Amino acid sequence: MSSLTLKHAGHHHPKPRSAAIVDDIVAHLSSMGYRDTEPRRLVIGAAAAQSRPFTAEDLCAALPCVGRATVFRGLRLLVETNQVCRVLLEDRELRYQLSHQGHHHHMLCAVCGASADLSDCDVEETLRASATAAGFQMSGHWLEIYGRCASCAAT
Amino acid sequence: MSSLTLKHAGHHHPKPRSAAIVDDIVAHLSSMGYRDTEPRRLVIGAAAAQSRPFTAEDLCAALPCVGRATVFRGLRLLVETNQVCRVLLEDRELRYQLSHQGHHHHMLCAVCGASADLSDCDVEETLRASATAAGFQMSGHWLEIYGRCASCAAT
DNA sequence: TGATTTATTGATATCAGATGTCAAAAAAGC
DNA sequence: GCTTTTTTGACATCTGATATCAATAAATCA
Repeated sequence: MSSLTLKHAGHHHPKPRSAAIVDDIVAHLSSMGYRDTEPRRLVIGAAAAQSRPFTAEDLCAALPCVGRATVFRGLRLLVETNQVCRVLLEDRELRYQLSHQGHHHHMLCAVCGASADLSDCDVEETLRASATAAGFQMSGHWLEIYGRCASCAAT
Repeated sequence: MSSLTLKHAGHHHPKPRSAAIVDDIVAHLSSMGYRDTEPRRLVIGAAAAQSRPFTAEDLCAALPCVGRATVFRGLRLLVETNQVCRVLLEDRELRYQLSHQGHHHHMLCAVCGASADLSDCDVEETLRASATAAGFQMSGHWLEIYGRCASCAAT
């Protein structure tokens, strides 16, 4: 095994959060039968290291040593297993970000590009009620909110 | 508020609906300095003739006599001038459809593929309130609702 | 009306994001 | 260790969309 592996990074210092995230995700994938490989860990680590919604291209750029197809496959696997979710920007560009948990929506700041989750809202109720009133049986929805985050709105 | 649908429906000569729509849109484009050309009319007509959300490819197929680039340009112009809006399907495929007017959301039927507008809902209020509570200044949003339309739900 | 100006077209090349192919490499299991 | 199966990576390919640019057609104006 390569000495470059991120697995079991030293125990002298606390692990960086991203390493813990990588371990978590790899463990989850392993439980589904997906193997624990170095390139896959690199992809997950790069995704976790992003500070805001990213593109597949961002990951490729961050990982010149990993094959392009591997990056795309890794990202797709993460989306399929719900470890990463898609984010649609206002200009309709598609980005990705780690899913935190459960169903939630994104609030995207037009100024700094940050993404914040909105998980405790009752939009779903309102939506379902409106849809039902129109005779529509709602089973799902996609929502993105655009605007300015607290700190950018303050300036 | 009600009566969305087709502006200026009746005249002495009840033109086919789609022809009236084409005229309306062309007039609107003319007022913005865009020229009235045959290929552009064909693109608009083809878009108006679609019975459900369509792709650029659908228009190309319907208009073999119009250059591919022209179809894409025409469609882009329609989107930019808000005559056509984008619809995001549940599998994240991108489609288009004529905008009726104003801000509205789409309810997309997973069974028949139809798209219905939801224009008189108070989702926006709820959304804004939740965003504000999270310190976020909302300026816009994107929402798609997935499920089954009234007739498909009935079966 | 016809001349002039400018937007538009269409054939083609190109681009970007993403996926398919397949031999070689590596992980899991024995 | 050895075997089996997944995964990788270089590459070709695909798809949706855009850029180029000479030729064309619409609007404007004399």
